[in-house]
Amino acid sequence: MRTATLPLATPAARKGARTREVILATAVNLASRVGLEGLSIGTLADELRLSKSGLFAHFKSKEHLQYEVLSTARTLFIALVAAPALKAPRGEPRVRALFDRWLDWSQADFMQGGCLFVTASIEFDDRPGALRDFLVESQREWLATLARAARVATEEGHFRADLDPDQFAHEMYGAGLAYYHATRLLRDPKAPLRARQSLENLIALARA
Amino acid sequence: MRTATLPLATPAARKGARTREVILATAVNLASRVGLEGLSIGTLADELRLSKSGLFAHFKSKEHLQYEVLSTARTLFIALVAAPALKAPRGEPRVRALFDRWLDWSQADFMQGGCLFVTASIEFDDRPGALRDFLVESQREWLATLARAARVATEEGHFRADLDPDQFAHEMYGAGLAYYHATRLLRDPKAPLRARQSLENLIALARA
DNA sequence: TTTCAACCCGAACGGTCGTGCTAATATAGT
DNA sequence: ACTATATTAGCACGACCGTTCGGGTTGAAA
Repeated sequence: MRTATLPLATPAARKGARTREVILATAVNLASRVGLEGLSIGTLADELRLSKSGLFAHFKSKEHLQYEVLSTARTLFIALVAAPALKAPRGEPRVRALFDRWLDWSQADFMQGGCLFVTASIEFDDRPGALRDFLVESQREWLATLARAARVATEEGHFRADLDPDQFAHEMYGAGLAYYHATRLLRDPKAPLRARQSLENLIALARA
Repeated sequence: MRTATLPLATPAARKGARTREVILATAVNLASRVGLEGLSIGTLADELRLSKSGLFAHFKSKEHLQYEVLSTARTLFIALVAAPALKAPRGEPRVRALFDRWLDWSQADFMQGGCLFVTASIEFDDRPGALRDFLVESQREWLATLARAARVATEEGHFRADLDPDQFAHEMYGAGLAYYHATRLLRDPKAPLRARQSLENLIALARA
């Protein structure tokens, strides 16, 4: 009988699958700096000391590569932001945890060039296709997570009963974006303080 | 914003200066769709039925073209957003006017592809140079305008005395960005409502 | 150890990119 | 109308783009 070494079965964990992961890890890093469109196969191959065609063979097109990169980023986001934050106690603490982890996300060392989702959102908000669809779904999911946390806070009595959770999520999203621009473009050292104050104001308005 | 053509004055200049303006008007339009980096001289020349080198002669490099495009956009922004809004009565009405005009800006017909400043901010927040410097200055100027309006509202007694105008401007900026993403990427029909509610919440907190 | 699929490389393709030249043309001042 | 100059076109360049293909090289199963 086959011993259950890994619960997540990786059927035929050949070498290709491993290098594929290495490629995607580097690609996420690079794409965060130059965007998904600016991500070039040649440059990526050079950085990995791989041949262009050898790398290309793993993904049958550039669009597929971009899709995989985005998908990898989403997995990372869930693992590093959403999942840990959702372990926080129900209600206001969870809302705060989501916000804090989110702010940290764009400062992650593997995202030196900025949040991939923000970059990609700007690049693809106009071009229909699988990339855009994936982005829309991801962002909707994140907004839904924020709204759900707000609703839970209402259930816990932390937030008032007639609070619109979607509106709350929308404004929280705006606070995150403002923080992002303030840090990245303006390099404003007060950005973390401003972001925290933004959340305090949001919560103050949401309280019962 | 219903302007059919760009309201750029053409004061009896040489022919080159006029075609230069035509080029820039089209370039603003194109850059809003594909970004400042994606803006290619060949494509722009085709759209204008000009030769690539003929167009290129007007600007000695692509970076100069990009700079002029951004500069043109800034002139437009001041003429169509800032200046008219600043004519509104001092205090809260002026704050509202700034916000309303700002929301309309990204819906202008000559910016079909999205706000150039947002796009460029994402593209150049990492690359030092004249482009980035210009962007930073423009955004700082806009934030300062918002903050000044908040301070005036305090002077008028509309907003409370201990309000931090920079914090207010920061959060207003976030509300604008959230609106932008909700309309462009998510195509949320409720985006205008959400944005208006965001401003109401901001103002409610700022009131005396 | 043999065998065969998976993996990777090198070269080349048609394109497009920004950017120089040179020559033809249109314009403005006289 | 003529000239000097400003404006535009034509062409070519090197570099890079995504992509294809055929042939080596390697690794895993037999």
